[in-house]
Amino acid sequence: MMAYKSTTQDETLRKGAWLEEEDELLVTFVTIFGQRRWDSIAKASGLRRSGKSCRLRWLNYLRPDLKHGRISAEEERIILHLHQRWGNKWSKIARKLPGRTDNEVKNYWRSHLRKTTLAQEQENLQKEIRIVAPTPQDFLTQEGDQITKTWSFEDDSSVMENKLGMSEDSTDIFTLSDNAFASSPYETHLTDWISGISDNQTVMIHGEEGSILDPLFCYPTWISENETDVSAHCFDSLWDVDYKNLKNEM
DNA sequence: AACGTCGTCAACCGCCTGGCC
DNA sequence: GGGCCAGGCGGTTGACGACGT
Repeated sequence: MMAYKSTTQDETLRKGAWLEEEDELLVTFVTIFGQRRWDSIAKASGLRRSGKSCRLRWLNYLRPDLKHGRISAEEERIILHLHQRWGNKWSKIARKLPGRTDNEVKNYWRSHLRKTTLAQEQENLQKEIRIVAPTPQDFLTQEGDQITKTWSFEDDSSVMENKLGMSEDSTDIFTLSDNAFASSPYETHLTDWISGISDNQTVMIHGEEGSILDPLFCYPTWISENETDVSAHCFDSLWDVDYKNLKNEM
């Protein structure tokens, strides 16, 4: 039995593991009152439990639509995928897994998947792919109707070297508005381009070599899980920008 | 057998949010 | 607008069993 410390004001409240009789009583009163007003249920039932405790017991253990048993491989795959996408939004993830609770998902991830995820992140870091987006200068100098879509792959050492020169503060990453191109088509398209990248990828803006602090001439870079993601994202908006209009504005 | 360590998971804690008055 | 309350949420704790030494 767990022995949590009790405070003077709730000394009369029971804590720790639930007894079978308590479960039965709670089920009876939730059936009568419905799944709300947990403080009322706690009082009316005579359970020496807080409303919060009753709610938690019901949601995590007693409600009839719960799936008991091990997380399946498919569920694990979903948890991994959604955690990569949403982070520690356990209740949001749990809503995608019928019969599973946020507590269950959280515990499972911490017990089974955290190590896997950390190892994967390490691996991904080594597989970082650098994508070079067009700069405003490109729009001024290119000829023809469309700018060629190109990207370059750099070896890990040069990427890491570049990363060392950038700010660790992620709030700086998308600050493009304090310069002459504020609200320019370039900035708009760059913003669109960035927002088009899926949630599970991390985007960083690298300053051009030798002018790291100048956000005008920058390289959006994302960390991708694998190279196949490159073909799936991002190449529709920025490269198709109408650079002639931009040229006129500038 | 005894002990230590580790993993699992139920339950609690504290903070936040939204609704109501 | 502000206070209060219920409920939601993510982080943390601690009991307990499994396993290793």
